[in-house]
Amino acid sequence: MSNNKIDQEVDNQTSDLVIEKQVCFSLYSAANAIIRAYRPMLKALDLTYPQYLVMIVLWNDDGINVKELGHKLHLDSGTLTPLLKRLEGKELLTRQRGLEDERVREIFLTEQGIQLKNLAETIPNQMLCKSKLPVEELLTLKESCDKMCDNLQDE
Amino acid sequence: MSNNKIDQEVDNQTSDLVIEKQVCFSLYSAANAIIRAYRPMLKALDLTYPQYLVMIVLWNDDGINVKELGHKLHLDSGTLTPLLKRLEGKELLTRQRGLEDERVREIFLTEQGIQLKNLAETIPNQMLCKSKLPVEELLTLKESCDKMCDNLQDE
DNA sequence: TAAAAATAAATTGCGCGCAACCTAATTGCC
DNA sequence: GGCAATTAGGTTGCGCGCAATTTATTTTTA
Repeated sequence: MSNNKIDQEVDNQTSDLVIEKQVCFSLYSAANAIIRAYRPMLKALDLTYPQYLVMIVLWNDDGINVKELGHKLHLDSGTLTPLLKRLEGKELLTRQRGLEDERVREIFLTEQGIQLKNLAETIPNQMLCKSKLPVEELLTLKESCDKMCDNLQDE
Repeated sequence: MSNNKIDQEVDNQTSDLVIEKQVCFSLYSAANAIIRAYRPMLKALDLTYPQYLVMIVLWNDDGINVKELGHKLHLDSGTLTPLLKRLEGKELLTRQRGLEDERVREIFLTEQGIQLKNLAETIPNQMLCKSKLPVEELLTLKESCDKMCDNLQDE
């Protein structure tokens, strides 16, 4: 009789390389699940989740430029430029060169872009229901995610 | 004098469509930050983060098939098939047809794939340090993410 | 047992994320 | 003023994630 089984068990207790133990994997899977859950709701607005995030920023900060937008969403121009072009193609926004600094692109909502907010108002609450988690737990979760994000940033 | 400022502030208190309030955005950003943080560590193993996840599963469950792997990682064949082909190209694994059921693909580590685990052993602890969060908080975070994932799943 | 249904994996196509690189405009410094 | 350094944004290329569809195999059922 070999003692492989026992050796393996001992090994698994020692090693952290087990998928079920990985906090990062849980976070990664939850993020994927969230984007998946948003999809049917956002289909009505013809938006992807990252596009929806951009629209949220613009609804509160119309005229923001690409750098500031990237800072708020933790995304770079390699992601944002094509995404913004797609939203421009849907006529939700326009991308205008800064008057005082020609390097800057300022993003302005069109009337259609402004109006889309009406269709989006119910989404946060729908998502809250889908998560089936108490608000208090969600706030704690958010705090930890924000800290994680900040801590991984400055290296 | 217009009362635009006041109107806006009242509006923002009412509406949840503000990026800073969005739990989902925090989770999404944290997940992106995590993958970004893994990248320099995984470069030494010539793996992406999703490839690393597949390897972790295989190190503990060699011979697993695509369906079971997809179930563990919450990913489908559209993601896994090309990813597994890339790992096969790196000669870390082989993809063999099941003997009793020809539809099934069973994934087996090569000697090289098995040996790669040695280089990976230090990664979980490195990541723990980078996060700068107490283990207790990380465990709570993981619990919430797992619940979120489960709750969004069954709809 | 032959046709229908179910199942496992593969394929196609699109939109991210991001590294690496490039371009154009602005700022700093002598 | 002129040239180097910096800055903002754009481009290219690759690897996911996933919806939608297809192919091949197995199971069910009439």
